[in-house]
Amino acid sequence: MSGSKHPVSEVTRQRVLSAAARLSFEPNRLARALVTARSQTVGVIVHDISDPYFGDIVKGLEDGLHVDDYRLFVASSDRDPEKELSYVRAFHAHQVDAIVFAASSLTEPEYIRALRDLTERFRARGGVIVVLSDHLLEAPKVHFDNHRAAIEMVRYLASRGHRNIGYIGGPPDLEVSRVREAGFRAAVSELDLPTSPDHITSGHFTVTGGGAAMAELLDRVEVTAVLAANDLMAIGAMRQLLASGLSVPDDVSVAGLDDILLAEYGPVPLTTMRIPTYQIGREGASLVLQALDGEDLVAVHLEGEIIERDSVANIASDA
Amino acid sequence: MSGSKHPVSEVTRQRVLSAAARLSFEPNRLARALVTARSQTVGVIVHDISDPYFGDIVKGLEDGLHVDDYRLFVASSDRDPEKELSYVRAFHAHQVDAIVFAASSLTEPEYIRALRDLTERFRARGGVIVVLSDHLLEAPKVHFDNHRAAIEMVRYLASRGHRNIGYIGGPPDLEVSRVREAGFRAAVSELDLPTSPDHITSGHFTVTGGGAAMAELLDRVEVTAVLAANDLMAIGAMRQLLASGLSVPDDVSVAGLDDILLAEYGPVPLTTMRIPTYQIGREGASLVLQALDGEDLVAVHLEGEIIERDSVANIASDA
DNA sequence: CGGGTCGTGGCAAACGTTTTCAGGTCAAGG
DNA sequence: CCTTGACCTGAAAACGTTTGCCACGACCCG
Repeated sequence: MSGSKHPVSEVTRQRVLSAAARLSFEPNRLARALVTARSQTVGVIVHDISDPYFGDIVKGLEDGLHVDDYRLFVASSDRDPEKELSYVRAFHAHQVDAIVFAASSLTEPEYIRALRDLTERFRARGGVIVVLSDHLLEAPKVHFDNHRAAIEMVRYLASRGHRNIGYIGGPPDLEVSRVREAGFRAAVSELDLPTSPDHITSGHFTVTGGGAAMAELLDRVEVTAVLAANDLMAIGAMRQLLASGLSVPDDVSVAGLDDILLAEYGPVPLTTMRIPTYQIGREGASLVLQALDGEDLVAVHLEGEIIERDSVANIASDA
Repeated sequence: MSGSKHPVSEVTRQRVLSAAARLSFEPNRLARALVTARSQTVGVIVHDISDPYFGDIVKGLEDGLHVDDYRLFVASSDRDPEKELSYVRAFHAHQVDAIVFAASSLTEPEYIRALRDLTERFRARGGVIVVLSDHLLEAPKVHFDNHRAAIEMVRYLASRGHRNIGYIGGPPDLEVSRVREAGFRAAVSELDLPTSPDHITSGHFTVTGGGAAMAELLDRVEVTAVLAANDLMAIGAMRQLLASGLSVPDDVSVAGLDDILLAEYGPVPLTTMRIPTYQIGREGASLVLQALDGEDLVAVHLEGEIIERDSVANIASDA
């Protein structure tokens, strides 16, 4: 007998325990879940589980949930609203105790409405929702401030004497793209740096996307530094610069956001901001556990850390 | 009503379907599983989900299973036998329809015995086991031949005129290290290449591990090419060579195995063998599905592909 | 016109647990 | 000796489905 408050004598307890051990009996969690309305199961939705960014987060989640004997379903939405919704429905049908949205939400209004509807229904059944990034859903949240991260990177570049800074953003239909770009704009205006629509470009969150965006930027405006919305794009930008015969960081400095493995070992070690992905997952797990315990929660905030490598030159006059 | 063969008239069918839609009713999978003895659920055990190698495999699995409406539990064993066993037990308790072992098994005999016991019990209940690598468990298997992969890379290097080839192996307690090194040795002897214990070194499966091993190799023996047991180590070796003032590939060629992202975008684009990780997952998924359909299965074999980039020079005399 | 068949609907049992509830036994206290 | 609890045990209901079975009417055929 496992964990009930049913009174039972020590002798019978031993008797059944030993019998269970002898037959290596494992209680059927499904049957248990049916009556307790707790499946000891949580589902996480990411963009793509093969992306190490999400892999790290999921690992943190898994580690945090494992100690409390929760199992983790994983689902990749591939950024497809329809697929994401279908996973939410499936998780609901499987009676998961919580759904974790690890990725920032898509912005399509039709989808948002449907998602709101689904999650509301899920909550009504006692389900817990937790989000691990900027998300349009109202829920307990692990918050890494992408807005501020972009601001801090710009400040950092400015502190190294850069005033003419270009920005390479991500796909506009992603919340995280918008937030980081907004941060960039805010910092530029805060520091009163020269700017123009030409300073800002965008592309896919990939190396080639970053390369193409950099090529575009080079055509349009003269900059001493470029901030990319993620490291993959930063690497792409770097390669484009190198291919154009420019030196990094002597001609143009490049900075990224994320701190992926490639940042350290790429063509020029990349100065970037480390995002505490594993920690985000861990915090998400404890949020889930607390919410399941009936606690009211708000948001927990996590800080990034600037990793200085070789891709940003110091051109400050006092240097 | 979903999928039963209970006869029902078209009009009632529509009536209940529309009612279900109106209330957005989702049948409780747990209750269904309880009676059908099928949970539409499979569990996968990897070493570490944050490792992109496993991330890719899991993505393949997920994609393959999603179309048949199966959900995927993921578990990272962290190479800890105890943890792996506990996950197997948990999966069993959750009545998963199949357990997939994505990682090669640990070799500790006590653990193997326990695992055999557990899986036997699981099978007796109708559960399906599938393994995605060399594994001591007898089960339908997706097989990527690491032995042959190493051989082919050596043959490739030899075909470019290299005869004096060094090898940087992985940690000796991992099955995959042993298999790849055995492949290297077999190829060297097959091709009658010069060799000695000094030609072979090893280290951790990391960039720094590869760098240290390369430094060691440089001290001991003169080679025109180096094969590393994985790309991370190859990148490390490359960096070490570059740092020693040597050119890659002009002074020393470097080849790897795996084809990670860093291989393409590292200091020198790395010639390596692509392991079809995603495909391994996909094939694993169809093996699971077929086994669940009651089919008898053996093994499916997958081939790697040499990706030629810039890190290997052609020094053949006829070049 | 009656018996058999076919098509459909409804009912009940079952899946493996947890939880509630009603006893039942025994020791202590009146 | 009877009552009162304390302590335990066993039975029964419930969770939300699927599935097997039976019943009922309509229709066809002899």
